[in-house]
Amino acid sequence: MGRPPCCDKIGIKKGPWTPEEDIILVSYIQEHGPGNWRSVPTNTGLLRCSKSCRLRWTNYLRPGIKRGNFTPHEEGMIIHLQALLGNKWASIASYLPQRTDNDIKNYWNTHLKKKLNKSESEERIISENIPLQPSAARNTINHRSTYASSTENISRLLEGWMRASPKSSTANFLEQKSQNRTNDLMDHHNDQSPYEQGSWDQGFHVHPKNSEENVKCDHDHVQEDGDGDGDATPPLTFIEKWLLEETNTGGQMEVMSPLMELSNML
DNA sequence: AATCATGCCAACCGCTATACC
DNA sequence: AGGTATAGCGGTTGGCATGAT
Repeated sequence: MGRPPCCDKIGIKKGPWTPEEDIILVSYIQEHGPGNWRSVPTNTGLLRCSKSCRLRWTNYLRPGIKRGNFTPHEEGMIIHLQALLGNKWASIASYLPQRTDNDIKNYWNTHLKKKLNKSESEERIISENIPLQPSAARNTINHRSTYASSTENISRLLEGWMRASPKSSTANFLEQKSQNRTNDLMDHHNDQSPYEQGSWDQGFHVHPKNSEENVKCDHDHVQEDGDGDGDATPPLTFIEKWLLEETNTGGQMEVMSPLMELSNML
């Protein structure tokens, strides 16, 4: 029968959000909390559909989001997790709580995929007699592009704006609300992932909740990339090998012990 | 200086899963 | 139990910025 559109197309504004719209949305969410998106356009007067409001919040306005400037550490995690999970951006994002799935997806599509392609072609060359130069391979990973970081987390900007505003009571209210929401969100996220707040660095253990389905799903996925017919060849890509090599050099020790653990599970 | 090509990212679209009545 | 609405996810696109010619 087909799902009807999330909202009437007539009178619905599309395209980039304005700061004014952001402020309205943030203020509303700080007061009422995220959720019940259907009521957001009605209650705020925003000429946006509920879906657009939700996306704007989750991908841009939500507190605690880090934008741009992916670290080599994060790149390594994304690369490896993508190899393991496939294009499960939401799942990957759950391991990088400060990043949104959209951000990770964009970064993958615009940067990492190219690097991987380049690396794989290098691997092909390498496999044809050229000895591996780890430093050269590493450069393809660590020389991150100048991913524009100009778009700071607008909620922080808004907080700053509110703080600077003469309406101090409102600013304080919103600020406090924001903090509460941040804490709520973090608490909520802790329910979903143990890798919150730097816990990745403290060790990697497959999340009990996700491990089974993820590993199962991942296994299926990896098999697509690998031979998938029970051959003993491990489905390690060049990047994974590189990451594993890093373990021996101590460069990515904290990351790689869990990564090896995951790899072994496959 | 103007034009074209490319890269990047925010936002949208369409689908599936889940919740609710 | 079945239908409908909503939330969530991944793929795709539009438009701006920047670089190359």
